[in-house]
This record gives sequence, structure tokens and C-alpha cells, in this order.
Amino acid sequence: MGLRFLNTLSRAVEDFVPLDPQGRRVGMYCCGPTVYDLAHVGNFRTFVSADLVRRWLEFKGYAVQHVMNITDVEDKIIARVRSAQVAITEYTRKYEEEFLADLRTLGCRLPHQMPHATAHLAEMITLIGQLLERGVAYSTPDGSVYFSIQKYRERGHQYGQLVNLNFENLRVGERVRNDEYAKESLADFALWKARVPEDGAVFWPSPWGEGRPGWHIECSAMSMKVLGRSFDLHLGGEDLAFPHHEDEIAQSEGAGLHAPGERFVKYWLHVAHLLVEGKKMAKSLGNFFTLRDLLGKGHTGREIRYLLLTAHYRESFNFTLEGLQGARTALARLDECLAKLREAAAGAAAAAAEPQLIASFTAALDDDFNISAGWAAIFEWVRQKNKALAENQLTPALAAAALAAWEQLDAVLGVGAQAAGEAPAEIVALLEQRQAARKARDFKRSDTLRDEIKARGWIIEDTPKGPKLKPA
RNA sequence: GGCGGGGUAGCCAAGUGGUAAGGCAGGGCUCUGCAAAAGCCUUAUGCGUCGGUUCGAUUCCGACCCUCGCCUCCA
Repeated sequence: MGLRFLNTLSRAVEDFVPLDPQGRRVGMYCCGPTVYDLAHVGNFRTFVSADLVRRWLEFKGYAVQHVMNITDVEDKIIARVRSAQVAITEYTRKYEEEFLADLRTLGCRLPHQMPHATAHLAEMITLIGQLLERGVAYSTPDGSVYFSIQKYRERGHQYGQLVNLNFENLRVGERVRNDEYAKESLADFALWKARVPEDGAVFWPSPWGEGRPGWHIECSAMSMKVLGRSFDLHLGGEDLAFPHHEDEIAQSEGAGLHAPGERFVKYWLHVAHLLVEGKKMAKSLGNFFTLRDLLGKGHTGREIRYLLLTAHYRESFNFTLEGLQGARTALARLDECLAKLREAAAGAAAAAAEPQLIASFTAALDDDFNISAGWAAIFEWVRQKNKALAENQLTPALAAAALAAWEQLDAVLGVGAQAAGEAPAEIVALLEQRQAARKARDFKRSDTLRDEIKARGWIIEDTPKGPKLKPA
């Protein structure tokens, strides 16, 4: 059975069949960050989920081209730049660097390409021009350009592919900016925004006058530029389904670049939001965590990645500090098992991966990326291996085969259990002294030495095969 | 008001028309000089409430309650 997952376009679970006739190449686009501030755990859930999707596709043997935009021009950025009195690139570069560092901390593979909005004005202007030419967009006297949903529909397109919208019941009004009064219809959205004094130095020339691009157009222009006018996968947070993704479809398919029946994107995936401590994340509730906040509390990127990857991407997930603590314990259990396997496999020749674990994990992930079921398979496996290890039933060859299976899965999970480092000679010397004391039944001295070793950051684990040292 | 997700043990979270994965926490045990660490075992007659369909429902249907998201630039 192959990979299947829910496509927002059809609201049904579909088999994944890439557009590539060879069935090998996969184009994947994920809406990236707006670099106006530090990203928070909620944002990272989307990016970690995208990383999982990408890694799973790679595991399945697809040649994935992973693209993520960097939105470096937008209302909030402009507002910050104005109050901070700095150049826009200087401002956004800082947050972009932070963002990429956070992605690395979370063990994400960086996208193959990360196009910037400000570097693709020409592409956006070309696309807007095509939309105007086709009559699905119009310019207004102030120099703005809007997308006309009515004209788009009159040309046989469907607006409302991702969400079921009842336009008669839309609650509109309060969020519509006063500079958009010139729109023909309230539902129309901006492709190009005419320069206003508040924009400061943030504007570009265009055939319609100076201004800046609307938010949605960058994703249409850049995704089609990098991945072609029609590509396989587009993901993003669930809040982006409407209006952002819907408008992306409209802008892209409205330009008349596609053949009949050809779509801008074949599969859309939306990642559900995070709750934090059972509540919507909000600065006022104090549950608004950036990665930096969590690292400051002593949690690691690996633990955060693990926690974010324990729940199914389409379910809203309750992210808690207690859960983070649990993640640490769960990972330690996994690490412990792997360390024992490494020990047991010492000297064994490279082995073919044990098939059972991979089979059950694959069945889980192929089923709409059911990562929870995948973890269940892994921990069931841990239990089995621990038992076999305890009963001395694992030959070096079997242990090596088990490890080989784990390595394959970790290429997907990316929680990499690093082998524990060797203890320094002085610690080993103390351990030897303790052993001597124990042998002499001088338990007072041996306990003192144990405390000493602990104070230096190592924990003694007395096992039937003798003592072992672990970093505290 | 409209549309779309959810409500499963103390917490987090899969799943199924035939009697509930996994993780954390808790309890018991093993090992140990004692600990620690680790390991093993264990923990839901029950899956929001009330009806209905069915031989059988947590799973399907209906109503209701609660909760989350979107409804024009929020992952």
C-alpha cells in the first residue's frame, strides 16, 4: 500500500500520485515565515510537520524539491521598520537568521530553496500584468490593483476550492482597511498596493505606479517560478487555507497559464494549530513561547521536535511544559535502548535492517502521516528489544539489524539519538576507585565517590555487567 | 450567524461495527551493600450527554452540550 493523505481540495483521503510521469520527482511548497519577529512554537509545528512530510517522501524514494518562501515585505514589517528607523533588509535579515537557526535547532532539513518576496518583484509584476490582461484584475485610480473574484468566476473558475464559503453570510467589515475603499467588491483582494506615506522607503516601481505587492501574490509568483505552473504539494497552517491559499489558487489559475484541467497544485495539506496549556496561545496568557523561551527553560530542540511530532498533523495539539518533560523521559528510554543495542552489536558486520519495525512504521506513516501510530510501533519495538537484551537473546547480528532499522526510521524522525560520549579519564579513575572500595566493602567511601562523580556531571549505573557511566 | 475540526484514563494522544495503540505520571516487582539508573509488569466494563439503527456502537445516524479554527493579509 502506498502513501495516502487528506487533500484539502477534495476533503478526502487520496492516494498520492506525483505529477511526474516517472513518479519520482515531487515539488513541494510550504508557506514560510513573515520575518517581522521571532517565530513561536505554533509556527514551528507547521514547519516541523512539513519537514516530516518531506522526509517521509524522501524515505519513500521520491526526489523532493522543497521550497519555502520568506515573506520579507508585509504590513507588520513595514510598521516595525518605521518605528525602528532601519532599512527593511537590515530588519528582516536578523529575524530570518534567527528563524533558520531555530529550524536547525529543531532538526529540520532546510528547504532546497527559500525565495524572498523582495527578490521577486519582477515575477509578481509579470503575473499581475497577466491577470490584468486576462481581465480578472483591475487597477484603481490610486494605483492599486485588485483581483476580481466575479470576473474570475465568469471565466469559468471556481473560487472557494479549499473552503466552503457562503458569500452572503460573510462577516466582513471591521478588518477591511480604509485604503481599500476603491475595491469593486468587498471580497476582492489586493495584488498591488499603491504607495502611501506610511510605507516610508518601502516601495517599488511598477506599471501602475510605486507601491508594494499584496500578500498572496508572492507565493503564486515564486512557487510557479521555482516549481513550475503546476506542482504536487502545497502545505501551510490551517489558518492559511482561507484566504491566503484560496487567493493563491485564484491568482495562479486566473492567469491563464494552465492547460484545461490542469491545476496549480494537486494536493493541499493543512496543519492544525497548537494550543498551549489547553488555551489558545496569546501573549496576555503568558503561554506564547518562542523557541528561545523554551531553550531558556532548559528544554532542547530535540525534545521540542519530539513533542511536536507526537501528534497527528491534522489534529489541534495541546503543547504543554509537562509534555515537554515527558518528551525528555520518553527520549531517554529510547536512547537507553539504542545505547544497549550499540553495545550488543559491537563487532557485528553491517546487517540488513530488521524488516518488522520498518513495516509497521511504514504502514502508519503511509496512512495520512499517522505519526502517533508510528511512535507506538517504535516503543513496542523498544520493549521487545529490551526484553531480548535482558534475556541475552540478541546476537550481535540481530542487534545490528535492529539498529539498522532504527537508522532508517531516524532519517524520517530526525530525533537522532547520539551515542553517549566517553567519560574523561579522571572520571573513569574515580569510578575505578569506587569499584575498589566496593570490593573492600567500604561502602561509605564508595558512596562518597559516587557523589563526587555525580557532582562532576556523570551518573553511575550499576548493571549486572559492571558499572557504566552516563552524562547526568 | 455561516463553514470546518475536536471531545478516548490523572495528563498527552492513536484507533476500530465485535469489545480500547503508544508516551508521561502513578502503583507493584527485579536488579543492588544501599541507592540511583535501568528493565519488566500494571493502570479506561470505558471513548462529552441523550436518543436511534444493529445480534452487537466508543466507532454509523439524529439532537444537544462543550471546545478549537476560519469567515479578507494570523502557522
